[in-house]
Amino acid sequence: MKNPIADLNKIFDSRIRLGVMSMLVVNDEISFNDLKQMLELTDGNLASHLNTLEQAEFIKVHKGFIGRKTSTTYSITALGKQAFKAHLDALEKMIRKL
Amino acid sequence: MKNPIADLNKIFDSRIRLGVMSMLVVNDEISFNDLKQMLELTDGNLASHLNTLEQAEFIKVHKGFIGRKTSTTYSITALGKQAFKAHLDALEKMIRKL
DNA sequence: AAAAGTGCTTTGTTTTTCAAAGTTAAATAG
DNA sequence: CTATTTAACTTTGAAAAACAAAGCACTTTT
Repeated sequence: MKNPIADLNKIFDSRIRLGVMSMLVVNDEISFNDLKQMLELTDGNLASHLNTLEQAEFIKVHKGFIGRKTSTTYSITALGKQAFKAHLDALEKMIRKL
Repeated sequence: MKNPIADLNKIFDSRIRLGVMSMLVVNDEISFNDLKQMLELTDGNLASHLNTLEQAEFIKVHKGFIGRKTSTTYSITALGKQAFKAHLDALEKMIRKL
């Protein structure tokens, strides 16, 4: 037997970062505000988790406009998709025994 | 759309507690030592996570003997099984979109 | 001009994690 | 029979992470 948790990615230990990634996997782009409302977070809390994901290069920011109003959106990167998938595979392997 | 992380159990945010539960789901009883070696943890760290799971009544302790040597083993409770399953269902629901 | 919204950053508190060392009791080695 | 080792903890303390609240720059709406 081998350590069942060794292949889990530490970045995805956080429910919030898991939630962000799971949303970005199915939506090409999501705004800061939508993430905030969906996950029911304060600005600061969300911003810092997004920062962590950005540092890891798992997500990308796009600063743009909707009309003339600023709008920041986020999208998943190829690396992020890969890391997220690897994490889910590790999770699945861990619990497949069920 | 609703908050995708609302149904995740906070207790299982920890990779270690996840690992313990996943091991106890497939093994009726596991010793402290086996858990420690499998998950590569220090005594104190493992003990405190086991404590958290015990407080939640997700696992049960059995103090017994192997010959005349003490041996502490842990097993999952019905409540623990249920909570773990609910967590996995929530996880699956969250990522099934993939 | 005032109020409100967007997307942050900063600050400080609370919570969580974890390692290290100490502890008790039994087992084994010398 | 004394010394060391092992099992399973508890306690202590430090480091890291999570989080809320407030502040801020800029813009839009009223």
